[in-house]
Amino acid sequence: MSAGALPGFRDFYPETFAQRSWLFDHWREAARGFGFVEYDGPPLEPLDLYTRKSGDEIVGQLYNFTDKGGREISLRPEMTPTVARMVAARANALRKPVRWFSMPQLFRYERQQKGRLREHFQLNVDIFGEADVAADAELLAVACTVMRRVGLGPDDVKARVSDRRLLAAVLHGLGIAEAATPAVFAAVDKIGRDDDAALVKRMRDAGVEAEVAGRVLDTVRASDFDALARDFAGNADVEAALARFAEYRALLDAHGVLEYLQLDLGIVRGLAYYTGIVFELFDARGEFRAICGGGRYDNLLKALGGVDMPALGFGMGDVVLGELIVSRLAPGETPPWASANAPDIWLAAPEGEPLAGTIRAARALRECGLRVEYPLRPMSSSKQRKAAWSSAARYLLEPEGASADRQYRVKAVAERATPQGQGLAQQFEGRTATIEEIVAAWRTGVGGATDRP
RNA sequence: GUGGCUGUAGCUCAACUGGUUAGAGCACCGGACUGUGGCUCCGGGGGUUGGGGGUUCAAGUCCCCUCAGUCACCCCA
Repeated sequence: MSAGALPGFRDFYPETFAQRSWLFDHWREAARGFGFVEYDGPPLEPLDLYTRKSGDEIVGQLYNFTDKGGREISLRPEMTPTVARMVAARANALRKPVRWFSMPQLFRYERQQKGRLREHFQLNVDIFGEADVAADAELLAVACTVMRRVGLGPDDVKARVSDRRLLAAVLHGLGIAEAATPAVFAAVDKIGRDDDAALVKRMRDAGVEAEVAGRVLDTVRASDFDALARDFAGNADVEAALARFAEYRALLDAHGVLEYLQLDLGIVRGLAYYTGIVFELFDARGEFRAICGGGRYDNLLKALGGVDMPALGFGMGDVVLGELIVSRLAPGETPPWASANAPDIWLAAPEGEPLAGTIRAARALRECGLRVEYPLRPMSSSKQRKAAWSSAARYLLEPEGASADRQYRVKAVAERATPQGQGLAQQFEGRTATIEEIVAAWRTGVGGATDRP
């Protein structure tokens, strides 16, 4: 216990690493499919990169310290300031719109709880330099495509989407003063966490009448697109926001991800810097924290780097998503990454012979891309068979005949014996083969190379 | 930073009201057997009962502190 990792940090044993690696592959391929390109920045940044954006109170959440040169620094808690700096530095030279993604490991200093550690990996996808709503749709489409790729459909995950401009227009339409808007936003953000009395009090303290506060709660809870259009007919700001949202929906339909969408004016996202459409992805049963959150933050680059460029992006953490994926596996179902670490071939070594011949055979197999394991010390054939089974290799090759004319019997290891996976074993069923024959058969695709994750 | 709950082998758990040398299954390692098969049988390594202190003739068990895990609050990138 005492020799474990630091609190909130994880050891990735090979089984766990396989899951992480599987998830990363899907993240990367989903983002690339939309033409996004990968970047990275330093895991350590000057402390003031974060205090400038979020104020000094953020330091309580940061994994910060003083380095040996006396610099105040922090492990990065988020990627946005870093990418904003990088984009701002080359703002004029970059082809627009900038579509970048990254998979940084992020850190924060706080007590861990369900779905939150002190360290996690996060897919960050951002678009810079595009104000059109098509960029908003593209962004959410990437997030939903990741969901689809990892096996989570619209019945498993919902994208709760709002638009801060729509909410602001609605609040204005309800007669709420400009000065009270931030407090009402804060109250709306707390819906579902605080009870109604506390929410109403929060708004009344900002000068909102109790009756209006009640209407705010009703309107947000309903989050009914058609009702908004009806109730606020003639309100130019609301109509403009609704029109934009209608186009957003049409584009998401074209992306094939409309089923994930759920209008929810209660999605505010605490950060002050969001300016437009914002969204969070949740599991449909409401068992977990948000899987993903993001939106449009058109003013942030100007505030941080002085470059005025519209921007939007999201972050998707590996912890909650991983927990959700595991929880959705059927009892006894093997996860998709289960066989990622298994060798293709367990190559049995003949008893009483030097290992060199086996190594040469293994080399021939490896040169065509196979993962090959064999015993590093003399072992009985029954022992080797057991080892092959427990390695979960796809095939077991057992030597027969004299070393001068070495033949192998090809056996499929049962658990992984998919119809494709048995190809080699079927090919050589009832007879033995030389390594050359096996290599040749593999090269023609008989072995089932496609089922490797 | 605050509060609740929980800490026994790698994992899941047992051990009467405080009483002998803290046990079992799985996993791991070794051996036997089977020689188209993951079986079965035998054996083995593994624990400062999270750590420290206290009460007691005697503590895994009771008390205090601490550390860790977990859940919630705060906060959310």
